[in-house]
Amino acid sequence: MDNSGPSNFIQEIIEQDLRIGKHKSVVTRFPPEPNGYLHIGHAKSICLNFGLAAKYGGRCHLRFDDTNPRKESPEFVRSIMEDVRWLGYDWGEHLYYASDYFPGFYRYALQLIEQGQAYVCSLTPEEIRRYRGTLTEPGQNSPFRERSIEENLELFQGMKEGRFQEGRHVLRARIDMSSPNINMRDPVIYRILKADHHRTGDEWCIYPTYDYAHCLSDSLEGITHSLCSLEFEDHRPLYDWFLKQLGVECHPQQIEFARLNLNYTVMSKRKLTQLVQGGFVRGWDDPRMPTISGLRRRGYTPRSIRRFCDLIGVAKSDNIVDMSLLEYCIREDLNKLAPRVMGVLSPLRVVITNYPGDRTEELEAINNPEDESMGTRRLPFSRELFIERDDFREDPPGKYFRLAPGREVRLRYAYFITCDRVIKDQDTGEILEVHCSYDPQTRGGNAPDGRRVKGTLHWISARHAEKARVCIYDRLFSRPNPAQDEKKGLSLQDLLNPQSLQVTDNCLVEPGLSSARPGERFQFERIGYFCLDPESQPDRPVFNRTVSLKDTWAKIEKKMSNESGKK
RNA sequence: UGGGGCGUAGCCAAGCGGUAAGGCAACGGGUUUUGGUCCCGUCAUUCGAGGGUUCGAAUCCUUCCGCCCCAGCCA
Repeated sequence: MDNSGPSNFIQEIIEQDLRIGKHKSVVTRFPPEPNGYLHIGHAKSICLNFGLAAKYGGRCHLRFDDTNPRKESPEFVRSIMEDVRWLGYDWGEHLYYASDYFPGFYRYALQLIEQGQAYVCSLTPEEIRRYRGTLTEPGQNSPFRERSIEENLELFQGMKEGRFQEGRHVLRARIDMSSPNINMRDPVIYRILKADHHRTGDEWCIYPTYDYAHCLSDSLEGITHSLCSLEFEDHRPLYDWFLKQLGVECHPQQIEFARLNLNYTVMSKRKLTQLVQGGFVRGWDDPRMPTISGLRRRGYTPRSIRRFCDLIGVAKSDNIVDMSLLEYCIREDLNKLAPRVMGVLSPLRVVITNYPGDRTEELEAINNPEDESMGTRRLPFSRELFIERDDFREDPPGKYFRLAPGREVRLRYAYFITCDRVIKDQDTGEILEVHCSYDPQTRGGNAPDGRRVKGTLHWISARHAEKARVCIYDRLFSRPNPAQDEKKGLSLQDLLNPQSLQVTDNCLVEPGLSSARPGERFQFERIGYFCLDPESQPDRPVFNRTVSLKDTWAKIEKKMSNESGKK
């Protein structure tokens, strides 16, 4: 988080609290439920919570909100810790699990019962729903609401000891069935769940609900500011009610902010789980997923994600951030970091007819023009090369300044070449190869006579090229707001972008690249940023395209075709 | 028709009674051996709408409109 930048409303609250002495330091927490992988929306929360703690010299806890054993697993715990760490945050000693507090929660429940503020309700789930009333009608008191404290204690004890089946009883807070806030209509705080918990095993068969457990976890840990998303705003009165009735010493302040949405993707664990389980993506870490692990595999850096979270700000209005901002952030980072290499995605053979067939020479190339300390490397050059198919046009449109018959261009760090002849398949008309001649005077890419060329192309010596597979990713969904479309009745599946993954074999990369380390990032000059996939084999490297370079030519071309379409 | 929120540019977002920051996107131009980067410039006479208070309103009051969330023994 930027230490000097403009503040958001949460920082204002914190600074005020510090100023008036309400708190001496700041304690926040990131409280995921281990029921799925983290996504970039969580990153916003992580950056906020850890960032605030760092900025104000406090601390931030990592706490697993594991109160529902049916949905949680150690795999998710593992992945969450990995992702938070990868993002660059450290919770130090402060790793907690709500499940560690189960005994305490239980004692607090006893206290509520003794205070006459909780009761065992034996209505069925359907009955509870009916008694709850509706948005416009008040609820009705449960017939079990007036059970004696002794009976409640006895029944609750029985629940804990497993004497009842699931659904037979619940423990409810005794608040107000006619509250206009439905959350206050005697919410369930304990339910019977005969499920193995990932940490407590079969020790418990009653589990606390979120509203009850969360505020107490916060309180027990001495949290000062408990940040959560907007949909919990309605729950704040409940949060405060429990802490007040229980008379705890620490009463954190819950503050709500708007969760992150990104266009052309979805950001709910339910939907992401659906994509994974339905096999629509290859897993939680599929590079098309907005998960932290997906972004990592795609080639995003932790810093670019932190920067993104900084740029989007924190406020209370619903938002859908444009994907282009995320792309801006990764380009910004990779431009400084990524070594430049040559890679040809769709190779077209070029024969330099006046270059001897038995000759090879090495030309010096700069590894990163943004960072001189990254040095240079030598690239082999020979009579037969490959260039990008897109970089040649037999019949070039206006403003196209790449290779075309009779035209001279520069091969980056090599020579000027001129196209003399196009060899085509007699039957199909497909361009098979292009014959060019080079100017030996232009070695390195400059003409001694000062003549200029408009185009500079990337290339690879045919003899020295290494094969690679390249995965090009596009937006996962074809619609900007799939979540809303789904609400209107469309199925997520139908909203997927069928072109979101395009695998191309037979790509060629410069020598040595196929032995890059998994996760290593490069800029393929003039194309984009790529990252070696962890599933690469030594003999068959797989590169994931993280993001393309900005493509002004594509824009011009599109504009030209639009204009000609109008005519 | 209950309760809770939110409306500032295509997308985020500052603004806190003194005359609309910033970023992304878009669009122009310059530099360039990446049509990349970088640099320069353009982009809200108006803040959801109307009324009111005030010398002065995006900021205060008021009415209206729109959008989001809540009726799990999920979180």
